[in-house]
Amino acid sequence: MHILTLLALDKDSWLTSAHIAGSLNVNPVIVRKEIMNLKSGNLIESKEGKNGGVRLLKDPSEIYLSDIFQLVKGKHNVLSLSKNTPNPACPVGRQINEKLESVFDNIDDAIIRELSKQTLDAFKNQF
Amino acid sequence: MHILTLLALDKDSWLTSAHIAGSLNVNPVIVRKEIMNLKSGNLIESKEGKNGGVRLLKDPSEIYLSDIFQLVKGKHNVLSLSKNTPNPACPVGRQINEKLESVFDNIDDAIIRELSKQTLDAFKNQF
DNA sequence: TTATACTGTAGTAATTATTATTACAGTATA
DNA sequence: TATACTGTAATAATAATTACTACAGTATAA
Repeated sequence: MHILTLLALDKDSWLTSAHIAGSLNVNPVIVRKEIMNLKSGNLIESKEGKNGGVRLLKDPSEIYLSDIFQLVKGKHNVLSLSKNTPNPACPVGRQINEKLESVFDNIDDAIIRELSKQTLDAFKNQF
Repeated sequence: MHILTLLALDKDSWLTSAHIAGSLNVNPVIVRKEIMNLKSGNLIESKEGKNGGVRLLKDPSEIYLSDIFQLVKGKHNVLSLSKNTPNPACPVGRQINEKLESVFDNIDDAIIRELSKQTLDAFKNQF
């Protein structure tokens, strides 16, 4: 969100990972990694070489926060357990993960519904 | 959820932390710590000493998944950044946290609305 | 009244996940 | 051809989570 906000506020410039990293106060390599992710979702484009950098591929008014959420959350649900290996000899332990996944799917859907109400343009206009 | 499901399925027994830990496949101390949390929300009660353990304080049909969510998530929003210290010299960096918190508040509210549709009783009946 | 089987809790170790750092090949620009 | 970028890998440092050990306190039952 922070990266995309900077890009939305400076829509026609190629921002460098160093510049963005300065605002986030993190290492530029971390920014470049997230940039690869945002590129994979066709939200931004990047240019190598001197005077290169990153910029938005779409108008901020066409980017919904739900789009960003779905891209950034990856394949795992927001509430999914990073590691959960319950006892398969227990009827509950054997099935708890799939039952919870179902609840977690519902949660992610609810989040997407909520975030589809707001665009990146509306968000960036707060600054 | 796993702990409460076990308690809901065995509503009149005092389950021990060792028994619960066996189903979760985690250390009993971890279970006891979470039990302290569930007690603080008045969802369960515990009994010390021999033949002690834990049991539900309410009927599963009166416990909504949203109640559990609000208790377990603690004071932080689900999507809150554990550590985020952006550059205060940047107009975006200076305000991004508060603006994101507002979005995260909306997300948590959406989750609560979703989870208030289901009770622990309905969840436990899947097993 | 005493052995037993629990909870509650502190302290520390181990593990896992995240972020930072260093390095450098590749590329576009001036 | 020097420069300033991206893209990416490898490794180190840090932070967060979970496990483990230990034991004081407490209720039960023989």
